[in-house]
Amino acid sequence: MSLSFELLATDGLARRGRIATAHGTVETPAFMPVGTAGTVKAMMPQSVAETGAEIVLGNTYHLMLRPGAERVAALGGLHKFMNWPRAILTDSGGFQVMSLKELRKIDRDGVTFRSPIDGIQHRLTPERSIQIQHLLDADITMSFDECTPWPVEKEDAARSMRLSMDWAGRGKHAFVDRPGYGLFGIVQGSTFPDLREESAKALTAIGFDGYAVGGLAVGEGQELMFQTLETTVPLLPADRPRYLMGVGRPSDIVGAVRRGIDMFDCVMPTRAGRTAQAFTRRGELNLRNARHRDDPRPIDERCGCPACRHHSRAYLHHLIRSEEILGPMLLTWHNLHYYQDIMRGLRAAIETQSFGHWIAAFEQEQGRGDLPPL
RNA sequence: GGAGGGGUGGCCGAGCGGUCAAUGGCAGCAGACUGUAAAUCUGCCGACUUCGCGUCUACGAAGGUUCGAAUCCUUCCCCCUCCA
Repeated sequence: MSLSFELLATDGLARRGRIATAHGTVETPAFMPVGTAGTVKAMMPQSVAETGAEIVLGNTYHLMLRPGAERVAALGGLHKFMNWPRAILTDSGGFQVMSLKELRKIDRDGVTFRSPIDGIQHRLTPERSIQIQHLLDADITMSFDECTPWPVEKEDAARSMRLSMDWAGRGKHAFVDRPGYGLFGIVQGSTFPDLREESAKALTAIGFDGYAVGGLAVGEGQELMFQTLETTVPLLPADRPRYLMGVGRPSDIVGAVRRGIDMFDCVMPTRAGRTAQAFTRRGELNLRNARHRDDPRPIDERCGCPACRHHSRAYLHHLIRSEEILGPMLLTWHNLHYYQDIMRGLRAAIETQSFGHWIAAFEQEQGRGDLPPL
Protein backbone atom coordinates (compact mmCIF):
# COMPACT_ATOMS: atom_id res chain seq x y z
CA MET A 1 0.00 0.00 0.00
CA SER A 2 1.76 3.09 -1.16
CA LEU A 3 -0.94 5.47 -0.18
CA SER A 4 -0.95 5.89 3.58
CA PHE A 5 -4.22 6.39 5.39
CA GLU A 6 -4.23 7.28 9.05
CA LEU A 7 -7.40 6.97 11.09
CA LEU A 8 -7.25 9.79 13.62
CA ALA A 9 -10.61 9.51 15.37
CA THR A 10 -14.05 7.98 15.08
CA ASP A 11 -17.44 8.92 16.40
CA GLY A 12 -20.00 6.22 15.81
CA LEU A 13 -19.37 5.09 12.24
CA ALA A 14 -18.03 8.51 11.27
CA ARG A 15 -14.29 8.69 10.75
CA ARG A 16 -11.68 11.41 10.91
CA GLY A 17 -8.63 10.51 8.86
CA ARG A 18 -5.65 11.67 6.87
CA ILE A 19 -4.43 10.52 3.49
CA ALA A 20 -0.81 11.19 2.56
CA THR A 21 -0.34 11.57 -1.17
CA ALA A 22 2.64 12.47 -3.33
CA HIS A 23 1.17 15.97 -3.52
CA GLY A 24 0.28 16.64 0.08
CA THR A 25 -2.05 15.37 2.72
CA VAL A 26 -5.80 15.23 2.53
CA GLU A 27 -7.77 15.58 5.75
CA THR A 28 -10.91 13.45 5.77
CA PRO A 29 -13.84 13.58 5.58
CA ALA A 30 -12.89 15.43 2.41
CA PHE A 31 -14.81 17.03 -0.42
CA MET A 32 -13.09 17.09 -3.81
CA PRO A 33 -14.23 19.81 -6.21
CA VAL A 34 -14.65 18.48 -9.73
CA GLY A 35 -12.15 19.79 -12.26
CA THR A 36 -13.15 17.63 -15.21
CA ALA A 37 -11.18 19.23 -18.02
CA GLY A 38 -8.17 20.37 -16.06
CA THR A 39 -10.01 23.22 -14.39
CA VAL A 40 -12.53 23.64 -11.63
CA LYS A 41 -14.89 25.61 -13.85
CA ALA A 42 -15.01 29.36 -13.18
CA MET A 43 -12.33 29.13 -10.47
CA MET A 44 -8.66 29.98 -10.31
CA PRO A 45 -6.62 27.12 -8.80
CA GLN A 46 -5.42 29.36 -5.97
CA SER A 47 -9.02 30.25 -5.16
CA VAL A 48 -9.97 26.57 -5.04
CA ALA A 49 -7.17 26.06 -2.51
CA GLU A 50 -8.35 29.04 -0.48
CA THR A 51 -11.75 27.44 0.02
CA GLY A 52 -9.90 24.67 1.83
CA ALA A 53 -9.82 22.00 -0.87
CA GLU A 54 -6.76 19.78 -0.68
CA ILE A 55 -7.58 17.55 -3.61
CA VAL A 56 -9.52 17.97 -6.83
CA LEU A 57 -10.90 15.52 -9.33
CA GLY A 58 -9.73 15.35 -12.93
CA ASN A 59 -11.15 13.27 -15.72
CA THR A 60 -9.58 10.55 -17.83
CA TYR A 61 -12.22 10.73 -20.53
CA HIS A 62 -12.21 14.47 -21.11
CA LEU A 63 -8.45 14.91 -20.90
CA MET A 64 -7.90 11.93 -23.19
CA LEU A 65 -10.04 13.60 -25.87
CA ARG A 66 -8.57 17.03 -25.30
CA PRO A 67 -5.70 17.84 -25.00
CA GLY A 68 -4.65 14.15 -24.85
CA ALA A 69 -2.97 12.25 -22.00
CA GLU A 70 0.42 11.98 -23.69
CA ARG A 71 0.44 15.74 -24.27
CA VAL A 72 -0.32 16.44 -20.61
CA ALA A 73 2.47 14.04 -19.63
CA ALA A 74 4.91 15.76 -22.00
CA LEU A 75 3.99 19.08 -20.42
CA GLY A 76 4.87 17.81 -16.98
CA GLY A 77 1.69 16.15 -15.78
CA LEU A 78 -1.71 17.46 -14.79
CA HIS A 79 -0.59 19.21 -11.58
CA LYS A 80 1.81 21.38 -13.50
CA PHE A 81 -0.42 21.72 -16.54
CA MET A 82 -3.31 23.18 -14.53
CA ASN A 83 -1.13 24.72 -11.83
CA TRP A 84 -2.67 22.68 -9.04
CA PRO A 85 0.26 21.52 -6.89
CA ARG A 86 -1.90 19.56 -4.49
CA ALA A 87 -3.41 16.13 -4.79
CA ILE A 88 -5.47 15.00 -7.75
CA LEU A 89 -7.82 12.07 -8.08
CA THR A 90 -8.83 11.12 -11.58
CA ASP A 91 -12.05 9.46 -12.55
CA SER A 92 -11.48 6.54 -14.87
CA GLY A 93 -14.08 7.29 -17.53
CA GLY A 94 -16.51 4.91 -15.87
CA PHE A 95 -19.10 7.60 -15.35
CA GLN A 96 -19.04 8.41 -19.06
CA VAL A 97 -19.86 4.75 -19.79
CA MET A 98 -23.21 5.64 -18.27
CA SER A 99 -23.64 9.32 -19.08
CA LEU A 100 -22.61 8.96 -22.74
CA LYS A 101 -24.63 5.82 -23.38
CA GLU A 102 -25.76 7.18 -26.76
CA LEU A 103 -22.16 7.61 -27.87
CA ARG A 104 -20.50 4.43 -26.72
CA LYS A 105 -20.38 0.70 -27.33
CA ILE A 106 -19.48 -1.58 -24.45
CA ASP A 107 -17.91 -5.04 -24.71
CA ARG A 108 -16.13 -7.41 -22.38
CA ASP A 109 -12.75 -5.93 -23.13
CA GLY A 110 -13.66 -2.25 -22.82
CA VAL A 111 -15.64 0.64 -24.24
CA THR A 112 -15.53 2.45 -27.56
CA PHE A 113 -16.64 6.08 -27.41
CA ARG A 114 -17.54 8.38 -30.25
CA SER A 115 -16.19 11.76 -29.30
CA PRO A 116 -18.87 14.44 -28.90
CA ILE A 117 -16.22 16.95 -29.97
CA ASP A 118 -15.31 15.63 -33.41
CA GLY A 119 -16.94 12.21 -33.77
CA ILE A 120 -13.60 10.37 -33.70
CA GLN A 121 -13.65 6.98 -31.97
CA HIS A 122 -11.74 6.51 -28.76
CA ARG A 123 -11.11 3.21 -27.04
CA LEU A 124 -10.97 2.84 -23.29
CA THR A 125 -9.99 -0.45 -21.66
CA PRO A 126 -9.19 -1.00 -17.99
CA GLU A 127 -5.51 -1.02 -18.87
CA ARG A 128 -5.65 2.10 -21.04
CA SER A 129 -7.66 4.00 -18.42
CA ILE A 130 -5.02 3.22 -15.78
CA GLN A 131 -2.25 4.16 -18.21
CA ILE A 132 -3.88 7.50 -18.96
CA GLN A 133 -4.24 8.22 -15.25
CA HIS A 134 -0.52 7.46 -14.87
CA LEU A 135 0.25 9.84 -17.71
CA LEU A 136 -1.83 12.52 -16.00
CA ASP A 137 0.13 11.77 -12.80
CA ALA A 138 -2.98 11.23 -10.68
CA ASP A 139 -2.27 10.72 -7.01
CA ILE A 140 -5.35 8.57 -6.77
CA THR A 141 -6.29 6.45 -9.74
CA MET A 142 -9.77 5.01 -10.08
CA SER A 143 -10.52 1.59 -11.51
CA PHE A 144 -12.27 1.62 -14.86
CA ASP A 145 -15.84 0.53 -14.26
CA GLU A 146 -19.31 0.85 -15.58
CA CYS A 147 -21.40 3.21 -13.48
CA THR A 148 -24.60 1.19 -13.43
CA PRO A 149 -27.63 3.32 -14.28
CA TRP A 150 -30.80 3.30 -12.20
CA PRO A 151 -33.39 1.86 -12.23
CA VAL A 152 -31.95 -1.44 -13.39
CA GLU A 153 -33.08 -5.07 -13.38
CA LYS A 154 -31.14 -7.16 -10.92
CA GLU A 155 -29.87 -9.40 -13.68
CA ASP A 156 -28.42 -6.42 -15.54
CA ALA A 157 -26.99 -4.92 -12.35
CA ALA A 158 -25.25 -8.23 -11.64
CA ARG A 159 -23.81 -8.48 -15.14
CA SER A 160 -22.63 -4.87 -15.01
CA MET A 161 -21.10 -5.28 -11.56
CA ARG A 162 -19.25 -8.47 -12.53
CA LEU A 163 -17.84 -6.79 -15.59
CA SER A 164 -16.59 -3.93 -13.40
CA MET A 165 -15.03 -6.45 -11.00
CA ASP A 166 -13.24 -8.14 -13.87
CA TRP A 167 -11.99 -4.76 -15.03
CA ALA A 168 -10.91 -3.89 -11.49
CA GLY A 169 -8.65 -6.94 -11.43
CA ARG A 170 -7.17 -6.04 -14.81
CA GLY A 171 -6.64 -2.47 -13.66
CA LYS A 172 -4.83 -3.63 -10.56
CA HIS A 173 -2.35 -5.51 -12.77
CA ALA A 174 -1.84 -2.46 -14.94
CA PHE A 175 -1.34 -0.11 -12.02
CA VAL A 176 2.26 0.85 -11.27
CA ASP A 177 2.67 1.13 -7.53
CA ARG A 178 4.68 4.14 -6.34
CA PRO A 179 5.03 5.90 -2.99
CA GLY A 180 2.27 8.46 -2.47
CA TYR A 181 0.12 7.05 -5.27
CA GLY A 182 -2.83 4.75 -4.94
CA LEU A 183 -5.46 2.80 -6.82
CA PHE A 184 -9.08 2.62 -5.68
CA GLY A 185 -11.58 -0.12 -6.48
CA ILE A 186 -15.24 0.73 -7.02
CA VAL A 187 -18.08 -1.25 -5.50
CA GLN A 188 -21.08 -1.64 -7.80
CA GLY A 189 -24.28 -3.66 -7.54
CA SER A 190 -26.89 -0.91 -7.65
CA THR A 191 -29.26 -1.05 -4.68
CA PHE A 192 -29.13 -4.85 -4.28
CA PRO A 193 -27.46 -5.76 -0.96
CA ASP A 194 -26.26 -9.19 -2.09
CA LEU A 195 -24.70 -7.74 -5.25
CA ARG A 196 -22.99 -5.03 -3.21
CA GLU A 197 -21.65 -7.73 -0.92
CA GLU A 198 -20.39 -9.81 -3.81
CA SER A 199 -18.72 -6.72 -5.27
CA ALA A 200 -17.10 -5.65 -2.00
CA LYS A 201 -15.70 -9.14 -1.47
CA ALA A 202 -14.33 -9.30 -4.98
CA LEU A 203 -12.54 -5.98 -4.52
CA THR A 204 -11.11 -6.70 -1.08
CA ALA A 205 -9.80 -10.00 -2.45
CA ILE A 206 -7.90 -8.07 -5.10
CA GLY A 207 -6.75 -5.45 -2.60
CA PHE A 208 -6.84 -1.69 -3.20
CA ASP A 209 -5.49 1.45 -1.55
CA GLY A 210 -9.03 2.69 -1.10
CA TYR A 211 -12.57 1.66 -1.85
CA ALA A 212 -15.20 3.68 -3.62
CA VAL A 213 -18.92 3.17 -3.65
CA GLY A 214 -20.14 3.87 -7.16
CA GLY A 215 -23.47 3.75 -8.93
CA LEU A 216 -25.29 5.82 -6.33
CA ALA A 217 -26.96 9.22 -6.55
CA VAL A 218 -28.18 8.24 -10.00
CA GLY A 219 -31.88 8.66 -9.29
CA GLU A 220 -32.56 6.16 -6.51
CA GLY A 221 -33.16 8.86 -3.89
CA GLN A 222 -31.47 9.64 -0.60
CA GLU A 223 -33.22 6.98 1.46
CA LEU A 224 -32.23 4.11 -0.85
CA MET A 225 -28.75 5.53 -1.15
CA PHE A 226 -28.32 5.59 2.62
CA GLN A 227 -29.74 2.08 2.92
CA THR A 228 -27.25 0.87 0.35
CA LEU A 229 -24.41 2.55 2.22
CA GLU A 230 -25.52 0.90 5.44
CA THR A 231 -25.15 -2.53 3.91
CA THR A 232 -22.05 -1.77 1.86
CA VAL A 233 -19.72 0.31 4.03
CA PRO A 234 -19.31 -2.31 6.81
CA LEU A 235 -17.96 -4.70 4.17
CA LEU A 236 -15.07 -2.37 3.32
CA PRO A 237 -11.69 -2.57 5.10
CA ALA A 238 -11.63 -0.17 8.05
CA ASP A 239 -8.00 0.79 7.47
CA ARG A 240 -8.56 2.14 3.96
CA PRO A 241 -10.31 5.35 2.83
CA ARG A 242 -13.88 5.06 1.59
CA TYR A 243 -15.08 7.26 -1.19
CA LEU A 244 -18.70 7.84 -2.20
CA MET A 245 -18.51 8.82 -5.84
CA GLY A 246 -20.49 11.72 -7.25
CA VAL A 247 -22.16 12.79 -4.00
CA GLY A 248 -23.77 15.11 -3.38
CA ARG A 249 -25.96 17.71 -1.74
CA PRO A 250 -24.90 18.87 1.71
CA SER A 251 -27.37 16.57 3.46
CA ASP A 252 -26.18 13.62 1.34
CA ILE A 253 -22.62 14.22 2.42
CA VAL A 254 -23.45 14.62 6.08
CA GLY A 255 -25.58 11.47 6.04
CA ALA A 256 -22.87 9.51 4.28
CA VAL A 257 -20.17 10.61 6.72
CA ARG A 258 -22.45 9.42 9.49
CA ARG A 259 -22.44 6.04 7.71
CA GLY A 260 -18.66 5.84 7.48
CA ILE A 261 -17.70 7.55 4.20
CA ASP A 262 -14.45 9.56 4.05
CA MET A 263 -14.34 11.16 0.62
CA PHE A 264 -16.72 12.84 -1.78
CA ASP A 265 -16.79 14.57 -5.12
CA CYS A 266 -19.69 16.25 -6.83
CA VAL A 267 -20.36 18.75 -9.59
CA MET A 268 -23.22 20.16 -7.54
CA PRO A 269 -21.47 23.16 -5.97
CA THR A 270 -19.76 24.17 -9.21
CA ARG A 271 -22.53 23.44 -11.69
CA ALA A 272 -25.28 24.80 -9.46
CA GLY A 273 -23.12 27.87 -8.86
CA ARG A 274 -22.94 28.45 -12.58
CA THR A 275 -26.71 28.09 -12.79
CA ALA A 276 -27.41 30.67 -10.07
CA GLN A 277 -28.00 28.37 -7.12
CA ALA A 278 -26.28 29.00 -3.80
CA PHE A 279 -26.06 26.43 -1.02
CA THR A 280 -26.28 27.91 2.45
CA ARG A 281 -26.54 26.88 6.08
CA ARG A 282 -30.23 27.54 5.80
CA GLY A 283 -30.91 25.80 2.53
CA GLU A 284 -30.72 26.64 -1.13
CA LEU A 285 -31.12 30.00 -2.81
CA ASN A 286 -31.73 30.74 -6.47
CA LEU A 287 -30.07 34.10 -7.06
CA ARG A 288 -31.88 34.48 -10.37
CA ASN A 289 -35.19 34.91 -8.55
CA ALA A 290 -36.73 38.37 -8.52
CA ARG A 291 -36.98 38.40 -4.73
CA HIS A 292 -33.26 39.16 -4.45
CA ARG A 293 -33.42 42.21 -6.71
CA ASP A 294 -33.38 44.75 -3.88
CA ASP A 295 -31.77 42.70 -1.11
CA PRO A 296 -28.61 44.35 0.26
CA ARG A 297 -27.68 41.38 2.46
CA PRO A 298 -25.02 38.83 1.57
CA ILE A 299 -26.00 35.26 0.72
CA ASP A 300 -24.95 34.32 4.25
CA GLU A 301 -23.67 36.87 6.73
CA ARG A 302 -21.73 34.15 8.53
CA CYS A 303 -19.89 32.94 5.41
CA GLY A 304 -16.28 34.02 4.89
CA CYS A 305 -16.16 33.68 1.09
CA PRO A 306 -15.52 36.70 -1.17
CA ALA A 307 -19.08 36.67 -2.49
CA CYS A 308 -20.47 36.98 1.02
CA ARG A 309 -17.79 39.31 2.40
CA HIS A 310 -18.00 41.86 -0.41
CA HIS A 311 -21.26 41.52 -2.31
CA SER A 312 -25.01 41.78 -1.80
CA ARG A 313 -27.65 39.39 -3.04
CA ALA A 314 -28.90 42.26 -5.18
CA TYR A 315 -25.52 42.56 -6.89
CA LEU A 316 -25.17 38.81 -7.43
CA HIS A 317 -28.73 38.79 -8.81
CA HIS A 318 -27.75 41.60 -11.17
CA LEU A 319 -24.63 39.75 -12.34
CA ILE A 320 -26.63 36.59 -13.02
CA ARG A 321 -29.37 38.50 -14.84
CA SER A 322 -26.82 40.34 -16.92
CA GLU A 323 -24.99 37.12 -17.70
CA GLU A 324 -21.81 38.62 -16.36
CA ILE A 325 -19.10 35.99 -15.90
CA LEU A 326 -18.40 37.23 -12.38
CA GLY A 327 -21.80 35.91 -11.29
CA PRO A 328 -21.00 32.22 -11.87
CA MET A 329 -17.50 32.80 -10.52
CA LEU A 330 -18.67 34.25 -7.22
CA LEU A 331 -21.46 31.71 -6.73
CA THR A 332 -19.11 28.82 -7.48
CA TRP A 333 -16.64 30.28 -5.02
CA HIS A 334 -19.33 30.61 -2.37
CA ASN A 335 -20.61 27.06 -2.89
CA LEU A 336 -17.14 25.52 -2.72
CA HIS A 337 -16.37 27.55 0.38
CA TYR A 338 -19.62 26.44 2.00
CA TYR A 339 -18.96 22.79 1.14
CA GLN A 340 -15.51 23.04 2.71
CA ASP A 341 -17.06 24.71 5.76
CA ILE A 342 -19.25 21.64 6.12
CA MET A 343 -16.22 19.37 5.83
CA ARG A 344 -14.30 21.42 8.41
CA GLY A 345 -17.29 21.21 10.70
CA LEU A 346 -17.63 17.46 10.24
CA ARG A 347 -13.93 16.86 10.91
CA ALA A 348 -13.95 18.99 14.05
CA ALA A 349 -17.12 17.31 15.30
CA ILE A 350 -15.67 13.83 14.91
CA GLU A 351 -12.43 14.88 16.59
CA THR A 352 -14.33 16.25 19.58
CA GLN A 353 -16.80 13.38 19.72
CA SER A 354 -19.66 15.80 19.13
CA PHE A 355 -20.83 14.43 15.81
CA GLY A 356 -24.38 13.76 16.94
CA HIS A 357 -24.77 17.27 18.26
CA TRP A 358 -23.25 18.75 15.11
CA ILE A 359 -25.66 16.84 12.87
CA ALA A 360 -28.66 17.91 14.92
CA ALA A 361 -27.62 21.54 14.62
CA PHE A 362 -26.96 21.15 10.90
CA GLU A 363 -30.36 19.62 10.24
CA GLN A 364 -32.17 22.16 12.38
CA GLU A 365 -30.55 25.09 10.58
CA GLN A 366 -31.10 23.61 7.10
CA GLY A 367 -34.75 23.09 7.97
CA ARG A 368 -35.23 26.64 9.06
CA GLY A 369 -35.15 27.98 5.53
CA ASP A 370 -33.84 31.21 4.13
CA LEU A 371 -33.95 34.41 6.10
CA PRO A 372 -37.22 36.25 5.46
CA PRO A 373 -37.04 38.80 2.63
CA LEU A 374 -36.46 42.36 3.73
C1' G B 1 -45.09 66.80 -55.25
C1' G B 2 -43.85 61.60 -57.45
C1' A B 3 -42.66 56.20 -56.65
C1' G B 4 -42.41 52.27 -53.39
C1' G B 5 -42.41 49.52 -48.60
C1' G B 6 -44.59 49.04 -43.83
C1' G B 7 -47.94 49.17 -39.20
C1' U B 8 -48.88 41.75 -35.53
C1' G B 9 -49.16 40.18 -28.26
C1' G B 10 -43.62 44.21 -23.26
C1' C B 11 -39.67 44.33 -27.58
C1' C B 12 -37.90 42.19 -32.29
C1' G B 13 -40.21 39.30 -35.87
C1' A B 14 -43.06 35.03 -38.80
C1' G B 15 -47.81 34.32 -40.79
C1' C B 16 -50.67 36.53 -45.95
C1' G B 17 -58.73 33.33 -46.47
C1' G B 18 -60.32 28.49 -42.26
C1' U B 19 -56.49 23.62 -38.54
C1' C B 20 -54.39 31.35 -35.40
C1' A B 21 -54.78 33.48 -28.96
C1' A B 22 -51.38 33.68 -33.61
C1' U B 23 -44.02 30.05 -35.44
C1' G B 24 -39.37 31.93 -33.56
C1' G B 25 -36.11 34.89 -30.62
C1' C B 26 -35.52 38.36 -26.56
C1' A B 27 -37.29 40.21 -22.04
C1' G B 28 -40.18 38.41 -17.82
C1' C B 29 -41.92 34.40 -13.87
C1' A B 30 -40.59 29.80 -11.85
C1' G B 31 -38.30 24.84 -11.72
C1' A B 32 -34.35 21.26 -12.38
C1' C B 33 -29.14 20.23 -11.81
C1' U B 34 -25.45 14.49 -7.53
C1' G B 35 -17.79 10.10 -10.34
C1' U B 36 -19.75 17.63 -15.79
C1' A B 37 -21.44 16.37 -23.92
C1' A B 38 -23.95 21.75 -18.74
C1' A B 39 -22.04 29.79 -18.15
C1' U B 40 -26.98 23.98 -19.41
C1' C B 41 -31.93 22.21 -19.66
C1' U B 42 -37.40 22.40 -18.72
C1' G B 43 -42.18 24.69 -17.90
C1' C B 44 -45.24 29.16 -17.93
C1' C B 45 -45.65 33.73 -20.48
C1' G B 46 -53.47 38.40 -23.74
C1' A B 47 -57.67 38.49 -19.89
C1' C B 48 -60.97 35.52 -16.94
C1' U B 49 -60.80 30.52 -15.30
C1' U B 50 -63.19 24.82 -11.34
C1' C B 51 -56.19 25.56 -14.65
C1' G B 52 -59.49 20.53 -18.15
C1' C B 53 -61.64 22.51 -21.39
C1' G B 54 -63.99 26.76 -21.92
C1' U B 55 -65.39 31.99 -22.41
C1' C B 56 -64.02 36.83 -23.85
C1' U B 57 -61.00 40.62 -26.19
C1' A B 58 -57.29 40.74 -29.96
C1' C B 59 -52.84 41.51 -35.54
C1' G B 60 -52.98 50.81 -36.66
C1' A B 61 -58.63 52.86 -37.10
C1' A B 62 -63.39 52.56 -39.39
C1' G B 63 -66.28 50.31 -42.94
C1' G B 64 -66.98 46.24 -46.54
C1' U B 65 -66.57 41.19 -49.24
C1' U B 66 -67.10 36.07 -47.39
C1' C B 67 -70.24 30.53 -44.32
C1' G B 68 -65.39 32.24 -42.32
C1' A B 69 -60.46 37.76 -42.31
C1' A B 70 -54.21 39.13 -38.98
C1' U B 71 -54.59 37.51 -44.11
C1' C B 72 -58.94 40.26 -49.71
C1' C B 73 -61.33 45.42 -50.90
C1' U B 74 -62.33 50.87 -49.64
C1' U B 75 -61.30 55.17 -46.83
C1' C B 76 -58.54 57.37 -43.03
C1' C B 77 -54.24 57.84 -39.54
C1' C B 78 -49.10 56.97 -38.73
C1' C B 79 -43.93 55.29 -40.01
C1' C B 80 -39.76 54.26 -43.45
C1' U B 81 -36.92 54.43 -48.24
C1' C B 82 -35.86 56.56 -52.94
C1' C B 83 -36.69 60.50 -56.68
C1' A B 84 -37.84 65.80 -57.21
